[in-house]
Amino acid sequence: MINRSDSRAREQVLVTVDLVIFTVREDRLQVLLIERGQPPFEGRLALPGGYIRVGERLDAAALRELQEETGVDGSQLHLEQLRTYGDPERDPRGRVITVAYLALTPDMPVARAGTDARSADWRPVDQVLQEEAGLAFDHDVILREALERARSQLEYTTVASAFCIEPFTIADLRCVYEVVWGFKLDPSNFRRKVTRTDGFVEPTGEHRVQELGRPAALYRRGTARLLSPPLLRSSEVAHSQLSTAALR
Amino acid sequence: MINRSDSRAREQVLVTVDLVIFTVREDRLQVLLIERGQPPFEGRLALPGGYIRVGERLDAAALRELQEETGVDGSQLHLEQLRTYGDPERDPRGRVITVAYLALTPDMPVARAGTDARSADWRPVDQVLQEEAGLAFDHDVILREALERARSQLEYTTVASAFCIEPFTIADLRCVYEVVWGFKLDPSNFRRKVTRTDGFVEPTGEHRVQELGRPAALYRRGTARLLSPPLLRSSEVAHSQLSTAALR
DNA sequence: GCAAAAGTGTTATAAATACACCCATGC
DNA sequence: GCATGGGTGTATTTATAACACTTTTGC
Repeated sequence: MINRSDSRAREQVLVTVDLVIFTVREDRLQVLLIERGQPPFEGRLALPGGYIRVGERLDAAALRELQEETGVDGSQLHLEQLRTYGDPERDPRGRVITVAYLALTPDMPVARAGTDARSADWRPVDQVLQEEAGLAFDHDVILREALERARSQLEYTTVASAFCIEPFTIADLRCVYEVVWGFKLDPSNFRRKVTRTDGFVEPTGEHRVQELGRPAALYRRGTARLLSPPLLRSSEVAHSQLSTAALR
Repeated sequence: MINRSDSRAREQVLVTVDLVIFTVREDRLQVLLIERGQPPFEGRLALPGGYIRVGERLDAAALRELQEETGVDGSQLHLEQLRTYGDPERDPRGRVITVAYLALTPDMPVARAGTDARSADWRPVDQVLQEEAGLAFDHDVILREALERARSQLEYTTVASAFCIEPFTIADLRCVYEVVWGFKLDPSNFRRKVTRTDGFVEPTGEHRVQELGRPAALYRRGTARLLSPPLLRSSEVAHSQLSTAALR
């Protein structure tokens, strides 16, 4: 029924899932990468991911690969599909398409080097995208699209709080926006926006003593998922696009 | 190497593409559907789509299937990936995942019934989603998600003009918003928003005589792709969600 | 003239922006 | 006291919402 020499034949395909896991760490946006332990691209950096198994759901495969390759428990993570990459030439081993997922997580330690990976670790996104060597496969493209998606999501949703360890301060949350968008926000206007949007953050009543300055009020994530009206990059976009361009 | 009885084995998968093609026709949002000519789901309505072929790109497969099954030339269409659906149980024939695409097009005639399809035709989206029988496979879910994506895209982008045949009037464009969102907009405020957003529409200088009333100025699509600030459903969302709920 | 739809103007409200200023802490 | 960041207040500008009003057509 299936004849490889017939270009009109259906193609049997192997399917992988790849994960773009972002965090804010040391005031920079970082992404979880592994160093590949096998060819192709042996020794190169890549997104964690791997083949789906018989009867396995796509999102289940993503969680499993994340656990296996990086030791990160993704059960609390909100995984969202980014896009599917299916260029016939994207994998030298043959026809492999990949379903890319995106998730945002608070800064957490990563240890374990798993089966297919020599090591898993956080790397600054801007640095990774500037490096000449680049990532394995088409992972540079995936990472770029994930970055743009994350930036856009901060505008219309409350997911920025997913980067924060509870309880957190308004300044912690603002830092997330500043790091992901690449420019500074006005602290007083930002606080107003966040505190006056129902369900974005909930005050705990506690305060945290800082190294310097007045202690800051602490908050937990609220229940709202959408920001309306949104928190737009608008006027600053000209500026932010400069820094995006610099990454290309 | 691959052992079907081993649940840890990589799964060889067949990949399809499915297309959600929307148009506004007779003042309703309609979707291009085919009637399936073969099992499974023979005789049932389904999204146009089919298997990708050896060495074929995903978007190329989408364009080809559209042409084959509906006779529609998609080369001028902006196809955008919606999401990939990969539930192990979604296709009774075995493991088949599908990459869904979304496109908006002006009202155009559809004729031809192609290879795998008995007939292709436009159907009102609200009617399709209300029908008990439902679409083949998980196409109801795909259609619902496509509808929400399209509604959302009208807020942040200028794609609504993709529904209009050039040249068009501001009222034509407003009708698109009203039909897709399911509620009326204020004509004067809408016109201001559209004409004052750089690159949304360009005046041709011509006018069109209507059946009734004053002739309307004609416009072409502009070059802008993003709307900033967006044209939000905001306050009306409560109302629009009612009509969405009614579709479920 | 009337009806109908295009198109303009005006006012009220809400939100984003810019920035001055006060507060609470460590030293 | 000072420096530092947290937090409040306010004037300006910009965008939306609601709606009155004028214009241009067919009949």
